[in-house]
Amino acid sequence: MSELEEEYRLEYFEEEGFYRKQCPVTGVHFWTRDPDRETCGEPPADDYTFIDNPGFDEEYTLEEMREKFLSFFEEQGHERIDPYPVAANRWRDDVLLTQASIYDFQPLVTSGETPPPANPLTISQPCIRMQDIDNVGKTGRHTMAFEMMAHHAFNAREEVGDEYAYSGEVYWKDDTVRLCDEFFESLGADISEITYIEDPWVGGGNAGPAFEVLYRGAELATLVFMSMKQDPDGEYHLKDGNNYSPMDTYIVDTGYGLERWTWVSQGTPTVYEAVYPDMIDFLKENAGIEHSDEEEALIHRAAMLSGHLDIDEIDDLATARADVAGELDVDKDELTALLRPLEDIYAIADHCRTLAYMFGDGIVPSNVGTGYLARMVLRRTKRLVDNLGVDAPLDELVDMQAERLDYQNRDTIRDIVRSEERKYRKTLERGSRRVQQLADDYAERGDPIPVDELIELYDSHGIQPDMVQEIAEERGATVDIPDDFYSLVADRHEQVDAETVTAEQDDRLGDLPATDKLYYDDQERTEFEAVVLDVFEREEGYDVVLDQTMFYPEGGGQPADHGTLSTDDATVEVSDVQMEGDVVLHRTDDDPGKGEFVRGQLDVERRRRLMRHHTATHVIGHAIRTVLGDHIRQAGASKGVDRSRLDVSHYERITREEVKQIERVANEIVMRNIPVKQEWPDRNDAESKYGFDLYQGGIPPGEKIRLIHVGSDVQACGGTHVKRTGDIGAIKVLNTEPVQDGVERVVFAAGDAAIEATQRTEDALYEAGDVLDVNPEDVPETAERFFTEWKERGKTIDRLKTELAEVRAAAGADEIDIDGTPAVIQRLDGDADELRATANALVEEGKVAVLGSAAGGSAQFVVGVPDGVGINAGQVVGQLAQKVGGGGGGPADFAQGGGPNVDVLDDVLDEASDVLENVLNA
RNA sequence: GGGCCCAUAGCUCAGUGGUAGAGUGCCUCCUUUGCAAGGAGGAUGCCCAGGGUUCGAAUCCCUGUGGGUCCA
Repeated sequence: MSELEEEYRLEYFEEEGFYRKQCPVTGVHFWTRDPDRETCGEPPADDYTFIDNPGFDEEYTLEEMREKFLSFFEEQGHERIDPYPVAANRWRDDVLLTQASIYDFQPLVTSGETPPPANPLTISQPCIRMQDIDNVGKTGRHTMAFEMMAHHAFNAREEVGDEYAYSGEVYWKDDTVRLCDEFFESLGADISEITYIEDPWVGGGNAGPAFEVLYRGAELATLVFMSMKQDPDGEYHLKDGNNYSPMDTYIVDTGYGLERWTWVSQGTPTVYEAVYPDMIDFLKENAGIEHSDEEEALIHRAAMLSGHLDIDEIDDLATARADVAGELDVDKDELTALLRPLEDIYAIADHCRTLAYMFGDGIVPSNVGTGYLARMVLRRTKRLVDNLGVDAPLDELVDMQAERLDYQNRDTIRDIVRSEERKYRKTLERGSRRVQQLADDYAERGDPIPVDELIELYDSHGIQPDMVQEIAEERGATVDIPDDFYSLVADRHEQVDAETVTAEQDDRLGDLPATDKLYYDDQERTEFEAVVLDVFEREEGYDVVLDQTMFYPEGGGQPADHGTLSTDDATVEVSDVQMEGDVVLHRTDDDPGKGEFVRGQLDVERRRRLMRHHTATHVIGHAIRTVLGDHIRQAGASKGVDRSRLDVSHYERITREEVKQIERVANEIVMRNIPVKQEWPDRNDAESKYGFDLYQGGIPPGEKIRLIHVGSDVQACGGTHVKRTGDIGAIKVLNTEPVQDGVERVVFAAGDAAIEATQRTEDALYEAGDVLDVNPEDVPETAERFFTEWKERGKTIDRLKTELAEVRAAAGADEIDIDGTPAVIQRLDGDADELRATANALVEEGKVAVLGSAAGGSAQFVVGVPDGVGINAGQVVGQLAQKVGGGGGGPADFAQGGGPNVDVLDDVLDEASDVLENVLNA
């Protein structure tokens, strides 16, 4: 079967007298100590046999089991490592959430680029797997949030020497399996019941042999031996259809599900009861759920069969549920009615833990990234809580988990939950009003609500189709939700991805040595000497490579330095500086000459401004955190000469009062004139000392990283900084704006730029004061008075126009007689309002009104006709307007129009009586 | 990061290029004093901002601002 078969023949199995067998139900190969065993141990081959029949000596709580595991592996020579955040994007930029313990060490450690924090090590890593969301609560074993207990060993082949950050073999397959057996034994398990299923592992471009470890029907561990990488010419063809070849590094990657182990030790019907006993009791009581002994027994029997349920593997939960009911000999509706509320309770408990992890780790709800995932989980949880009829506020439920997980920012977590709940409630209110109107509409016409409307409601307004159905039914409208609703939504989003820009790489660059970066040695220096190693001619200008440089290349949100390079004969301007690999390219307007000796001179003023802004960015980030809370993270930054901007994660708009507070805190740091220090510590040391908040501005590569200290604020940063905070001069927030949901942009200026910005604002105020002829401080009050007065005058003018119109109408202009109806044809150079008012006044008197105006540079007509007169005002206007080169129209009793030819207005009005005659009774 | 939707009276929203509306709330008066009472009258507005198209824009187009929502 598997080409990896040889990989599974371990000496350890040999020594221990294991048998290799093939399961008649699932077809997989597995190893067991039990000569009589036939099946592999995994559902559907075997049911859960640990329920009400715990598999270990004692029952363990989650905390006890975690400690048991970690201390066991500590005793076996592993170093215990603190868990990483669940927001994996805090140390790597290729994934959003931590889904396994190995994520902590990808990609830099697994590739051998940086050493692991310890080797071998053990850890219990909180993880979130969103893909399990539909299974949660229903299968009895799936949780979205879980802790993966693990031990890892990082090995490198002896023959590759010290090419990698670790070398030699710590241990490999035999010891890994032995450790697993011994851990089982330490808990008092019957190791003859354990089966090791051969299950090659593939993921993320790597692969290797692996065992699934089964005990009494439960998969308790996965032992992965990561040893291959994807390679088209590789000798191993694996289940994902790709070829793989061996790597120089090989890594023991184990995963022991803490929740599963706890569950098996307790033998409760579901994993949830073992993990969340308090919360489940609370929810049951709150929702008023009680079971008779008989019902309780049924729940336990159903639980043993629930290993067969997995939304991913069975298409239809209802059918699977019916099968279970059949086997238990009960009515399936009865069973569903009994289990459904429990499933909701389980899901709520799990989701609340997920939310506690997310918000505890500083994720802020948003329309993008991890924030969006958090929002989805929160809304789903809210719906479950409401459906179940639990009246406890969601922030309290999440807080129960946050407290258990020992998060320090519980107030912020509750704040975020409340704020997000408020937003969701508003969305629902808006949504249901919308649906009600729509439903009334379609109910009246007797049509069903079309699918298009459903998609629109969901996609643009966030209203779930089942909510539409619910409201529609109340209103007597019908809805048909297609089975493939969500794929219809997906179709709507389908589009071609933006083409990826392929960067051109100049081959000659690869041969050049890394440029020596002088800008870190002395950030105050602005002159240096260097040798021109090479010059590349570009479409516009030249790229000059030096052996060393003071010029800072664009990076980390800091723009490039400008300046000059001079030989004895000539000076070239440097207008841009970029980093290609390790080589710094200076974009110049002329060729300084390869091999020349040059003097570099920075544009000092520009560099100083950039340095002030860069240090100010750290200071203001710290100030924002101080004012708004620890959840504040940098979501992007850009430094400039005149202004800089810092994007931070935050769940509400920043108020004016908060901005002032931020300015005060930031400038206090400036005034305290704190020294700004840099250091280059080892990456692991830095991480363990300061945590992942170091990586506010992105994740740098390499074994050593550069840290910038500004007082208590520490960040990994490659930019140039002033020596002391006092050198910043001043920090002024210019503006805050939402850049996306959950991310606020703070625009600010530092040093002279801050002064200039303040002066600009003051100038605007002074000018406004000049215009209003008042002191600057009186501008707001005066502006308000003027605005109010202006509005009142508008109303007065309207009233006067109406009065004027009545007077004009009563003044009795020349009237003609059209078929017994008096008509007034008059030129009156007013605006459209005046013409309308006058026409209305004439119509009130029973007269036909034809008014023309040349005001505003164009000819305009208004025609009014009293009730019961056989003249179509629209036609009259149409004909008149045509004569002035325009058009017009309106209802039969009142129309307006016009055209550009003002010159002929009088002539056209002269012809108006003829037009009226023509149109009469037409 | 991308898509879509929205912005009109204090609030909720109608308004398909031709005189800015409804419900609710508000003010005044009347009738009643049984809980979201009834009747009459009145005031509501830079129709988000700026440009464009047009004789004419709340309405169509572009840009911006603010809000919402879905997806990766």
